[in-house]
Amino acid sequence: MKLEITCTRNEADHKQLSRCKETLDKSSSIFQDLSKILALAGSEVRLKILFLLDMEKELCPCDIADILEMGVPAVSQHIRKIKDAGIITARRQGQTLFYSITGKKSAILQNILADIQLDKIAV
Amino acid sequence: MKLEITCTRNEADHKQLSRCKETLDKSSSIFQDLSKILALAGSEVRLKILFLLDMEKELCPCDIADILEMGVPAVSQHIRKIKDAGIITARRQGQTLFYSITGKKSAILQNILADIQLDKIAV
DNA sequence: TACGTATTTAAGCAAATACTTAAATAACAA
DNA sequence: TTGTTATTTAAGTATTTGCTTAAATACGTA
Repeated sequence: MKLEITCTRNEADHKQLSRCKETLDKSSSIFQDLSKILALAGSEVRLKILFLLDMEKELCPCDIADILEMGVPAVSQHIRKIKDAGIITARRQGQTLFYSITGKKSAILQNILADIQLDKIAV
Repeated sequence: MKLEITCTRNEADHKQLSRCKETLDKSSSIFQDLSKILALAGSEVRLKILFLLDMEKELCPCDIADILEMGVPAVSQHIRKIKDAGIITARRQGQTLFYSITGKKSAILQNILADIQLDKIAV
């Protein structure tokens, strides 16, 4: 862990800077993991997919493509990213795959989805 | 508002699909606004900047560049995006600009920052 | 078997992103 | 004025993203 302080500003509080560096260093995996989830939900299309799955319990890619008025492969590729993050799982029924949010939602995802509900009521 | 249902699946619940479309349509600005904030915080660098400003109350670009071990222009460009979203403001003291999070944090941003604190304690 | 449907995967491309270096702006001091 | 520091902005570039079309895979049925 390197903590060289290079800020050229005279008034810089070098103790403060070292302390910040250390704090980030200790929690580096938190920032990686959290930013990954936020980036995932930071796409309007994926945010809508997550919202839809939360609201409707389960949907197939074809349904989602229909609702969002976009191509099935595009939807499938978004679903893949969400699935790779472990946020959703699939249940097969014949040729159709039904996706749903996995049992234990992360706290941050719960907050995001709750936030949408609150806003919807407010409007 | 166009609500044509095109899903070719036989078992598709067309009423469900129309209802979903309408719900999204009514809240379209919520998804736009929220995904914009999430995308902003979905960058590891910007998430760290937000965390640092929340923790330290105010910091200058030079400090942040130092803590994150990256170039000042790169930091400045991230700060600009956060500032353009109205999340932070600047206070000038001589040649130095001190940035801080604006008074009223959005609910979602509060949740994100609180989430980091919780994880830090858990670790 | 062959065919149709649901979905994924692959390949290609345009747009967005995040950095770098260099130049411009702003404030201050000699 | 000139010079120094803090910051932003501009320009260039490499990487990533998100779509499209076409091909591949999986399942069911005739």
